[in-house]
Amino acid sequence: MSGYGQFCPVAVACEVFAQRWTPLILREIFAGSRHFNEIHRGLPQISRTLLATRLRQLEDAGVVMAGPAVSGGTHEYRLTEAGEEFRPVVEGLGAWGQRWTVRVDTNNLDAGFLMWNLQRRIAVDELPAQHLLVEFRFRGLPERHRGAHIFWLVLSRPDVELCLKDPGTDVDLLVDADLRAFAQFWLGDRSLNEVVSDKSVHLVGRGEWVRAFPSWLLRSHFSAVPR
Amino acid sequence: MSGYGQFCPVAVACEVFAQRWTPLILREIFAGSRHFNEIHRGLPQISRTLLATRLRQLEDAGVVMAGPAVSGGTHEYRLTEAGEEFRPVVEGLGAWGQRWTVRVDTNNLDAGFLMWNLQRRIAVDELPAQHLLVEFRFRGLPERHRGAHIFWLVLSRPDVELCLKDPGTDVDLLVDADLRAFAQFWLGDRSLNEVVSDKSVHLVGRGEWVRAFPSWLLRSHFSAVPR
DNA sequence: CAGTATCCGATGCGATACTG
DNA sequence: CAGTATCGCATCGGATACTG
Repeated sequence: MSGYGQFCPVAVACEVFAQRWTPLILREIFAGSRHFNEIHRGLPQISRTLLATRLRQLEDAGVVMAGPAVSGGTHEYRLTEAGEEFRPVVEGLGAWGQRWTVRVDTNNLDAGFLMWNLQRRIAVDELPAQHLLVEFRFRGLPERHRGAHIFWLVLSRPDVELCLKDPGTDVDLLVDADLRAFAQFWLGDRSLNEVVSDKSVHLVGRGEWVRAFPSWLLRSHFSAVPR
Repeated sequence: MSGYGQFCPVAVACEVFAQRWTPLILREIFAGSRHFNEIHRGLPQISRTLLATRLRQLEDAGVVMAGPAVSGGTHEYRLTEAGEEFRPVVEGLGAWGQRWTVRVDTNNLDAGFLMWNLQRRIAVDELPAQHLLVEFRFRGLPERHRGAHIFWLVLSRPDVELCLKDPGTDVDLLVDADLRAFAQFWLGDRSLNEVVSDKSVHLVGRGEWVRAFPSWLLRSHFSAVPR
């Protein structure tokens, strides 16, 4: 039923790749996720049952390998050589989405998802030498996404940690932002100047931390794709 | 239900592209099909209902445009600029399939499908100056695919026509072939010498027509992708 | 030729509960 | 933490018949 009955190379590739959720699972692995729960964090709306099924299918197709980590005992997923060669396809899909779609609407605004991705896009080399605690407060969340709206980022070179609970220590930089505007900034659709000027985003803290912010926050992988 | 609830560019692109049959419909249009029945010939296993639905969805997403032909009155589908930019993604999928899968098995051996694609891959410039009638006879068809097994290709520069009924005139070249072996040759998995040597394929006709055959038959679009 | 309307059945998928 | 087993339903998609 999931087959196409054609020997065309596009058809056989689609039988592996073009299943529901599969391209996004690969996106997560390309982005650096290795463990089941890590992959699941990037795909909160997939059921664990279906995620397990898809990972098994990818394993059977020779796209990922599952097993104990090379160093250390935990179970992990790795890409095979064949899986690695899906990267240009996923990149191509992302580039297309960046160029041709309106990406932020009220159906997909999710602060937790944004922060999970953001935490993976920190330029560690650009961070200040000392420990930094950044608090993110989001306003304007749609009712349907009843997730958290306050997050803390603990930046301690070279470590980055995302917290959902107040770490308790002093906040060095507060990012107080309208969620939609911040997502548009994240995706490259609006500049930081723009969203700060119209007061959608407030950066509160010592001047040097405010100035450093756009240096270490890399934004979305696709933010540089031209429209 | 078909959405992913994420503003990630990969996710929004997948909502358009990664539906069942959609990449193959785009492949057909990229390959040159313009009319509904033409697209359907390249996808014999999709129902007309579903093909119409998918084309409508692609139209709504701004990927194809439907309307009367620019020159002439018939209805036709054309790619928009956005649709054209899916081409590298489809190419990438085809290249992956060519490199990493076994493509010919008994579940997808379909002589009619092969001939429909073959007829689009003729190097018209390489054809002999005069009219040529080529007959293809396939052996070893799996029982489940009860399609035709004899086809005629009418080559009359610059026109190429595929016939399912005997045109009646004299055959200049007979291609008598095991279907599986010929499909493997078509896909670039085996050379013509190889399949002729082991008698899977017989070319019968005047020497000059036999020698010209591999010049004007271009094989699959992906046949040159390295394994 | 180029589709649409309607019906119905298979299966994809989520929810819940459970295990090593 | 990293999944699996089971159940039930929603929806996706095929078959058939019909239209401009």
